Amino acid sequence: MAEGPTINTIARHAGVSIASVSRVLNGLPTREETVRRVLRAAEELGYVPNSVARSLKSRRTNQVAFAMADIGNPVYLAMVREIQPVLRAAGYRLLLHSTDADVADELDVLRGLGERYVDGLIMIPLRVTEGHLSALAAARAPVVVIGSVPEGAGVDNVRTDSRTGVRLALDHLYGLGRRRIAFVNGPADTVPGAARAAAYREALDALDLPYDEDLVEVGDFYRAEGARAVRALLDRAGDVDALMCANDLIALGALDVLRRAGRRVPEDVAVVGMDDTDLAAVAWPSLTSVSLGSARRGRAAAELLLDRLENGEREPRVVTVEPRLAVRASTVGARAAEEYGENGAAGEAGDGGEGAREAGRTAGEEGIR
Amino acid sequence: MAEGPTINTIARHAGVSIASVSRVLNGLPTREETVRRVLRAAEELGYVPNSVARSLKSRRTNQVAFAMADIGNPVYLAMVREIQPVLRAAGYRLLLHSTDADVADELDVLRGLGERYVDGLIMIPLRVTEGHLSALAAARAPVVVIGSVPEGAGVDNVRTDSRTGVRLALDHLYGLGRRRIAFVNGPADTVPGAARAAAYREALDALDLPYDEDLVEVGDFYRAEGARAVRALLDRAGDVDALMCANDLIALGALDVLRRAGRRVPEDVAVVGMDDTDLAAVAWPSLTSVSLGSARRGRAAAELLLDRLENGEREPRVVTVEPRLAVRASTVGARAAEEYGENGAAGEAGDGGEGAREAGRTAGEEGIR
DNA sequence: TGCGTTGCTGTAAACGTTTACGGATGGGAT
DNA sequence: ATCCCATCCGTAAACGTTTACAGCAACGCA
Repeated sequence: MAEGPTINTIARHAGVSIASVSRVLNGLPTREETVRRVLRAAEELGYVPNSVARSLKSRRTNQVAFAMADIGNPVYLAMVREIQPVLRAAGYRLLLHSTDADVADELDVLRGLGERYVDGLIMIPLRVTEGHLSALAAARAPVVVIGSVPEGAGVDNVRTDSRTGVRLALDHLYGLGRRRIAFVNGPADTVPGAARAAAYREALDALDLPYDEDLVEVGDFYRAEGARAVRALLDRAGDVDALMCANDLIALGALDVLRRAGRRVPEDVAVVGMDDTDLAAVAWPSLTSVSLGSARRGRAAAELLLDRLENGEREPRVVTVEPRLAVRASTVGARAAEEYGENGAAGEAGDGGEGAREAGRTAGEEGIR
Repeated sequence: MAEGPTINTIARHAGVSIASVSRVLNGLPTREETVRRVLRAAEELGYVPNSVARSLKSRRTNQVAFAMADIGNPVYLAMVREIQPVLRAAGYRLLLHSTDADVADELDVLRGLGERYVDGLIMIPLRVTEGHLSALAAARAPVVVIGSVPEGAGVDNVRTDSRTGVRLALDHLYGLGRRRIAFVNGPADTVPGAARAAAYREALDALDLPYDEDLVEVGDFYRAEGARAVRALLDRAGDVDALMCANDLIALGALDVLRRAGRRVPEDVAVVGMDDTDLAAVAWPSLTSVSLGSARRGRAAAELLLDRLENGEREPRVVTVEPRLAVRASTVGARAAEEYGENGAAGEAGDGGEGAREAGRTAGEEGIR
């Protein structure tokens, strides 16, 4: 792995100074003859500029980091999928941090900004602690947070409105005649957990349905936990006729348990998930799910960050992405689901719904490998 | 965003030279008193070392890139999931390149190594052209290729054995009494496409089954394409009793089409996918799939790269990952699938199977938000 | 007293760029 | 012939580190 040529090598080779080489390579006005000699030397030597040196001088790395809990989660994945091309088009490389939802890790990432290995950061914390707020305030590079953050935090913020999201789902279930609507949540001390719990109560209120503790079970955002929670629910309240699940994984667990228990979905129990991930369309019956616009949130975050990178002193901005309900078989049955078309399980190239189309891509391009 | 303190600021603040500061911060032997003053100043000023400057001097970036066609593909995702923690544990950051399976893009990434923004690269090309081989030979940093590459390429290589993989699937189907086993492939000019096509012929041979052109359909590796291909197949050869699909997405498309056509899976038609992605366990009926060990391949690649980074002049090494068959309901029916347990649709935290467990993680940790 | 050690520190060069500044050259105007 | 200006280019400094080297002080020993 021979040491590559530098601007110096080229200068010697072309018989000019390094300043001239740099000028030519950066397209600054230079005498024709010099340009030719430099380009020829560069070509011959296979010169490639060293981005580290360039970064040191220019104070820009052309890299942006995305930090989330776990890249394995389809929600974050949908975001990465949108973020990547946006950044790439603007000339940025994307760096990935999986924090395992570990608060200390998240803070490390924020502090790490001081190392200047990226120009900016998109982060999606599961919990927002005091530590987060002060680290955000002290951050040495622009940060965009996905997930609600207090007004005063001074960072660009992309939110979703889980209140409305849960509301959409419950209205839908109510409209289908369901009255015993249970709720399976993830940990209450996470941002989404807390928001969704509150949203559930409010939505019940709005529908004049009573809040029944027996109908609420708290577990974790995983499939196995979802299954466990649903088993507990069925034991306790056998008469539930609908399940509102705080994310799609929980809902998938629910489908398994219901199947085993011999309850038909949706005839006996309707199931709604949340996040509208790829999995929702693949499940059987296909899963009605509240889309919180992961793709749109990802794109918005990337765009906010790019804007901020070009215009450092703007006021922090808050973008809110409206939820939508993707109606599928788990609430209206397979037959009817077909008619909703758009969201149906069949025919679409495995994408999660809105994001891809909004981005102006075709289903074909969106398809996976 | 005030300019952060540098080693110079600290030196002035502590009344010592920058060399001393550097020594203290790097733990080189220094007088007690100096150490204290430097650390104190660093603390007070909130000093964070600039990684760009450090990289320039040390010629190491502590970054590694992973280049694949599309991060949205669950196969690559499974790899990222394994690669990330391995690299992270060794102190490397992970950079992601989505190349959209574009040959020019892939070559750009290889040439980009000359910019030295990463110490190494893990790449998984969909096609391997002459251009790839020469770019690999000229690469300015260590590269590990996932996917077969000719012996002479001079790079570390992680392979799978799709021959055996397809063989496992066909043996399984044959064992279940299936004799009209169709094959739905992706583009023949891709590395996996070509390999799987050849493997199908061989496996038929080994089973003494005739090769029937009518039973082969070529489309693309997407779900919609899979659906289209299967419709064509059914029109042409209504008597198929098994479908070997070249990846899980195709298989999902197949499940949809079969359901619509009123063919029961697996009673009328058994379906096998390939790659054993997360989706296989979620589908209904859950999908029997050939695991090509994406997770294991990812980990192996990361380990090869790390090894090479520490030991640059080693001979290139080839690691081959053995395929396995994950038997689920789409071939043996839901009842029997339960008994295979391990691979069943229920209970596991949405992971793709082997990878997570091999890595010594628990299902809980693995789970998706 | 002088010299060699030892232990610590500071100076300066280096990594590979970009860029401010000034010097050289040549042409046109006076 | 002189002066001015424009054009092009080279020198050198700077970005923030690491590190080779040399200097210095204190000390032990002859």
